[in-house]
Amino acid sequence: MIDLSKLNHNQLKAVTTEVGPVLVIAGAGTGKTRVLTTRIAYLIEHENYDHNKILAITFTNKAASEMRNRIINMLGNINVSWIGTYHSICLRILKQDIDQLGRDKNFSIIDEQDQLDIIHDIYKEGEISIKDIKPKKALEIIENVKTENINLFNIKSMKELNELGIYKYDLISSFRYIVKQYENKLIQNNLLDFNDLLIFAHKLLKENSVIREKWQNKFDYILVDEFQDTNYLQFQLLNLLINPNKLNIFAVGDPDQTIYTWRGAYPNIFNDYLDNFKNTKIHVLDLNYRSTKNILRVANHLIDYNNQRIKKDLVTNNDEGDSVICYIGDTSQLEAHFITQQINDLVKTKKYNYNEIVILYRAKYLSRTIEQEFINNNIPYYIFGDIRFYQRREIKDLVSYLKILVKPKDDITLRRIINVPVRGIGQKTIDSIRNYGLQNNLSFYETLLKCANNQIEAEWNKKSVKEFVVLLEYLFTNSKNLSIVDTLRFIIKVTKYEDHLKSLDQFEDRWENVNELIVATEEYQAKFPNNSLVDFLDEISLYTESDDHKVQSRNSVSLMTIHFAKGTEFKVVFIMGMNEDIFPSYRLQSQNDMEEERRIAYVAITRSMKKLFLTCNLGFSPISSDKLTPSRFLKEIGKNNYQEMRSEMKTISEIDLDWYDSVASFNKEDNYRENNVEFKIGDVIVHTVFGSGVIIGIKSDTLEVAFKAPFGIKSIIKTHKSIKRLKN
DNA sequence: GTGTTGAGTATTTTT
DNA sequence: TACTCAACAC
Repeated sequence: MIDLSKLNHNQLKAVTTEVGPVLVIAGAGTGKTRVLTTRIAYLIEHENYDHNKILAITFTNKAASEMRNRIINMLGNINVSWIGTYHSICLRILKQDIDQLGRDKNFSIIDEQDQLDIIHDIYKEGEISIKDIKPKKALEIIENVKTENINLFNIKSMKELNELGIYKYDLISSFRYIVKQYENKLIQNNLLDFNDLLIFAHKLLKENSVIREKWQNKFDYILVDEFQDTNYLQFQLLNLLINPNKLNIFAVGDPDQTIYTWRGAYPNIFNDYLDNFKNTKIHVLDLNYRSTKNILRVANHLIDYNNQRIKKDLVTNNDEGDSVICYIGDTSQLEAHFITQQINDLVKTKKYNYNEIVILYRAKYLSRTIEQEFINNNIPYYIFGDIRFYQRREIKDLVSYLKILVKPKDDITLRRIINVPVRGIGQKTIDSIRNYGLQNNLSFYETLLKCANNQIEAEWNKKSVKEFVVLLEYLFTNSKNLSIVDTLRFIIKVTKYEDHLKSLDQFEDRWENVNELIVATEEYQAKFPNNSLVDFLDEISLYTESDDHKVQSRNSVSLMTIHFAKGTEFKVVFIMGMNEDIFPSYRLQSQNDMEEERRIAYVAITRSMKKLFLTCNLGFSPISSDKLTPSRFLKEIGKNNYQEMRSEMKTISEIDLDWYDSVASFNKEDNYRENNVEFKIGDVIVHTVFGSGVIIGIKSDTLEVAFKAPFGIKSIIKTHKSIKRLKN
């Protein structure tokens, strides 16, 4: 039985709304997920909808499983199976129907690492230098071209190139080659990248009316979570999935929390929705249950600076709560030190536990200073999204072996493990095998088989290669009747994988991860006893988040990017690095970008339930050698809305106490001396990458400089443009 | 030819 | 820190 009495007036109206298109504008902490899940339960219990005909789309896998569990809690043993991310929904559709597009159903999905491996191959074959185009850049262009459906051969103007992210005209032919080859390789190996899942599903539903109608009839009701982060392609998909005779769609979102425009989301999608679905019923939720009045005041003040926005303030019946604290440290170390001290206080006075505290930052690299300080002070912490579980080397290795059992012709995967553990097959041999395959139109695996059968006379065809083939054959024949988890254990045993890990660093951590994989596999099999190894591999190929259920019981402070924190809440929130050029980022190109930064800050602030700390420092920028200034967001929030604290230390960086007004007038160059003056030992210099450091040695044309951890002592050419010296 | 090591270089956000 | 690449030992 569902309990509707816990809902407030607006929530109840949204949950019990009529059929047809609905849009719920729900601010942070207003019970968005509760409304969505209760709506699903309501449809099933009160409106007699079939739970197998309800489709709910979430932004993360975590949100999907949370939603599923909540519904099970409300309704008992009813599993709404069509809850998932756009990607997982598309995967399920394609696994059924991709053959309609002339593709094999036995495709597999590649992650970013695989994509980069493929790009490296293309570089080798096309003799493209990594120095001209960095693989990450190539990948960025590939993604842009694919999602925007752009043909690089049609591009003529420099402006169009710039919009894509290409700034040198001479490189266009290289990019054309890379993009074309990339697509070829995916088709040859029957691979789909994350974008392809959406692109192919869209193509399928758009072009094939029989299939489209099949899926439209499959779903009686569609619900969308985090609607503000939907991109154009995803919106088109929704339009194709929705049954045009019913138009039963229920979208929940908050335009102020659009923080994924770089992945194609656009704030104007709310208008598109209203245009597309006439007579949409709009519900607004603005009563916040999460935060104190003080915290909401900060959030409301900040977001009000965005011009392109429908004004809406969050209100709450909660207490005023503690003051929001803004700390300004003279150096990044002092900033980190302040955070540790506060955490120690909060925990020692037993007000809060470590796991109720989160440190949020704009960019991943900012976690390092904090991490160091936490280690020094024995504060338990966990960095989320650090390296995702399934991207870890040991996990990828073992999963690759599993993949090979299912699909030996997957060249990329096979090459990943051919020398793991090390078995004397180096890059030269691998290249030779590959080239032979390319010339003779054989897959990597087929070439290996020829080697083993002595059908290839070549220097590189030697004992170690043959032994690998024997190992593979042994795995194939003896794993046929094993369960998934036993197959995994078998692989670990046969490859002596534990010994291999012992030869690497961090053996304990890695071995623990392997065991975690075994547990995850066992759990999967217990949950879905009829599913095959292929099903398991498909599932985990989309599950990129780190496994967090254990972490919560670990009682440690959480560290994560703000993007990662979306949808979570913590009693105590520290937002660090509130500095110009860090947050907002120095990379911004337009006013729209600035508004997005403000929304990111808004998301960060509204994660907090009880206590909020905003911290910044006046040290040196990790990006340029400039001095940092506090973020404009602090000014926009307004001094009256928080209590300001400063570090006591007097430094050369002492600036006006009224630092707001000094932000613009502060002349950075004043602090530097010309570089052609002679250096002496003890001078402080600033390096664009390593930050500040002290000269500890001077040679004829180089300096020995001691930089802060983790950089340590470096030799720098005296005249190098990346260094500046401080005035004495 | 293979594997290790040290130097050099570079840092937004993620399904 | 994390990643690549060139130089060296085997």
